[in-house]
Amino acid sequence: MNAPFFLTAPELKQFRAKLLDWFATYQRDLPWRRDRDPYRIWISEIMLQQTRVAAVIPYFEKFCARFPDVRALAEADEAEVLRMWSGLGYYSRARNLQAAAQQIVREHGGTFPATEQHIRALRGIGKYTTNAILSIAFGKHHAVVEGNVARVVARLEAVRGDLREGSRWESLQRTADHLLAPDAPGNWNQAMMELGATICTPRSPQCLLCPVEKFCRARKLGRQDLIPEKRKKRATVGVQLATAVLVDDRGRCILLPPPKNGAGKALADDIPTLVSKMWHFPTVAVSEDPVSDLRGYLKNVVGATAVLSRFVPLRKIRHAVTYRAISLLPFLVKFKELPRVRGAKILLLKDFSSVPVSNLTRKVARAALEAADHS
DNA sequence: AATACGGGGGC
DNA sequence: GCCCCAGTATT
Repeated sequence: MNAPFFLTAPELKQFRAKLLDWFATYQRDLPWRRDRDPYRIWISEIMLQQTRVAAVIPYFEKFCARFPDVRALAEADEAEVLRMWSGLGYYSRARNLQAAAQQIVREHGGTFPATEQHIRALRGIGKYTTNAILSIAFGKHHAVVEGNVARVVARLEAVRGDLREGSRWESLQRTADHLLAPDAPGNWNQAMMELGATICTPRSPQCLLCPVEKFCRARKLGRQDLIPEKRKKRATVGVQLATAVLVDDRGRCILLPPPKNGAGKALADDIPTLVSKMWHFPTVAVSEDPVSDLRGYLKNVVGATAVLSRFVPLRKIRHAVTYRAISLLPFLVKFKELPRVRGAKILLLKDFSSVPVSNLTRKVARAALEAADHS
């Protein structure tokens, strides 16, 4: 079943000691390493999914200050949770986080569960996060495999091919299971990830600084820059959008509510995904003439009054949503009095801190503000 | 097995 | 510009 392991028993022992020593000396001081509170470990692990440490730190601090424990998170308004997440991306993480908090209150009396079965059953928690929490917060023997560990192990064993393809990932998991230092599972997992994040990086790995260089097959073969092989990625698709910032002379504007999936998708079809199901400016896909497309859309949503107004073009906004490269043309549409729109919110252009919005909406608001400042 | 989901930092 | 990051849920 298992391929023969690439380290002898004494080598494995030395490998573990070297990496744990290195971690003890060089680990970064990160806010979620201050204690073993499973709640805080959990929050950090969710935030860190596909997101760099540097981006997470300020969000983690704010989020934990606002929601210090499971119960606080479970009882909060969803909009408030999303607001704290606004700008971090992958917003389903925030929705799932709160759903899981409510699950923990309902099924575990508010105490974070400590078994694999119960943790894995929580919304938004997969195999990686389960093992991370079990090892880091509870000291249990579960090895994690994510981007860093996969790369480190792949180089150690000189694994060929796309790491996420076929059964390769499971094979890496088996090796990670075998490497796991039984005396310190939490530190071990973090050490493996830390090594991948700081030394054994995707490009230009710093092998000369690596504590376990002598165990690395890729290094022996001089192939550390060729492993892992590049992931196949979906081709990027360009999307042209036009958006209207409806403002009055007091600097207030109109924001539309998060689009619902499924029902009532008569309007611009994939706007929901492009605005991340968050509050957003009236936006439409552009076919030929941005202004007439936008006018047509506003006539439906806002009413005839908008159509008569002047559309002042703002600077073009570029934004990426997974594989889509969005090019968005924003227009300022001024009103003496803002039209009434069902379900819409009216708020100050300069203050978006009270609503959950994506960074695309932030960019548009900034452009509108710049234009307003110049007039 | 393939796809969708944000956003930014590093080169 | 391109790569990819402390992944998960859905189809």
